[in-house]
Amino acid sequence: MGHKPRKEMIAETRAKLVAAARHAFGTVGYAEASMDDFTASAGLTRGALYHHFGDKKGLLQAVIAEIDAEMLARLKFVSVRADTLWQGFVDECTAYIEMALEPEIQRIVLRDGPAVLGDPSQWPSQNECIRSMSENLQKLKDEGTIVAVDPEAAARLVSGASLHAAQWIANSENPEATSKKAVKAFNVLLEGLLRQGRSTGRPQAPAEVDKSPA
Amino acid sequence: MGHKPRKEMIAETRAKLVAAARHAFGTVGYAEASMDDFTASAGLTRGALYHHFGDKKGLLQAVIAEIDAEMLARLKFVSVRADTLWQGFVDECTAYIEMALEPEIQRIVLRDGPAVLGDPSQWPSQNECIRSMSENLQKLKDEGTIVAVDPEAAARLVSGASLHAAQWIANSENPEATSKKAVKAFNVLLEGLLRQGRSTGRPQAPAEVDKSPA
DNA sequence: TATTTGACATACGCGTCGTATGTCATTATC
DNA sequence: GATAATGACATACGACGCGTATGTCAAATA
Repeated sequence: MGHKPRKEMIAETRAKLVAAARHAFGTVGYAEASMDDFTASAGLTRGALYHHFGDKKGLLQAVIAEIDAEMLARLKFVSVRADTLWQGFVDECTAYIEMALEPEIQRIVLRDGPAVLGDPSQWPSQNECIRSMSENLQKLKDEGTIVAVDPEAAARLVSGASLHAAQWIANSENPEATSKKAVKAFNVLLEGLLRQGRSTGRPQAPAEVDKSPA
Repeated sequence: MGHKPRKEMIAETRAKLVAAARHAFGTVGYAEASMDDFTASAGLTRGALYHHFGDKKGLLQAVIAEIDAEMLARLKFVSVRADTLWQGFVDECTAYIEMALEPEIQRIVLRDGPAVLGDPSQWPSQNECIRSMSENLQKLKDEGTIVAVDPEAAARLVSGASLHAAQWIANSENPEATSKKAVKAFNVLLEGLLRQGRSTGRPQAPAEVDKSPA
């Protein structure tokens, strides 16, 4: 009978651990998640965890890396499919906000992650998202669409505003209305980047965004 | 001999606990701070802590409330002393960034706080800062200086951008240069709020900010 | 087949948290 | 002014969770 090859078994074990931890971290939070509990829920023990990831923080890193990879893929997807560079950038920002609305991302990436692993701007994966956004801004600058400004600085400010907006929306008692207000204000700020003063059609509603990882 | 009155002794005990916890949280972080250790450093035991604050989270709340009160006072100080409303708003944003550069604020308020107590936009004290900023934006709107936009939404976006900019600056290998880039990009975004298109003097460097709590 | 590697499980010690209980000074009651 | 009641703490106890050290057994290697 076909016992799976070695490498696959190992990868499967790692994946099971990451999945179990991701679920635990996303629901009860990092601090409250018992390693004995969620390793058992994966049919394993802490021994496997320490063997593969070193310690609890190592597992959190792996979980965040996985989530970040999904986020990056989703961001690239929306920015590429837009008609213009500027629209792609705006859509990317909106996708950023939408993702930050998801409880799992809020809890693991936005709250527990920074507390346990330190400032997110130092994470390799988070930098991937920022770099993607920076590249788009660089192109927009070359194109002459936006004013002369450091792309990375603008990307970080914009992502910061997006993330806070998302947390505000997610925790408001009326997310619908709050979201409308936030998006409108967001567009106003983004117009500060545009070169030709303000455009006539203010609202400029961004496109819808899908929730699938790939 | 004058044994201090009862109320004062109690207030003193609470203050000592908050001070000791603030120091521990600010240096080693909330999770790593041993209650036995830092209560002992205040000449007390955990018994006093549980009596006054219920649990470790309660003490963190008290610490954050204290820091937040100081932040609010500093923000009001800079916004009031400016010549114009707009300049006061810009100064306030800059003060926000400067405060977020301080390691104690970064660790306790920006990282551990959200992880332990949940989303900061729900904290009463944090809302005080936002509300202060919102009021200024409301006045600017009435004045006709800025475009028609929800003041609270704009305040939250701007504070979010400020906080992320601060973390980026604080963790960069060259804070000086990074700060310059961030402030410049920040002003560009803020000009999106201004009504009369962009002003001639782009840089518009904000005033210095003091570091004293009161 | 003998040996080594490595993927995991088990066992142990230590620190930390929360609670339950105890003690003593202050305040209220008569 | 003696006694009871409150409250501000300290002490003692139990439980849990983490990290490490050690053990086991299958698979790769020779």
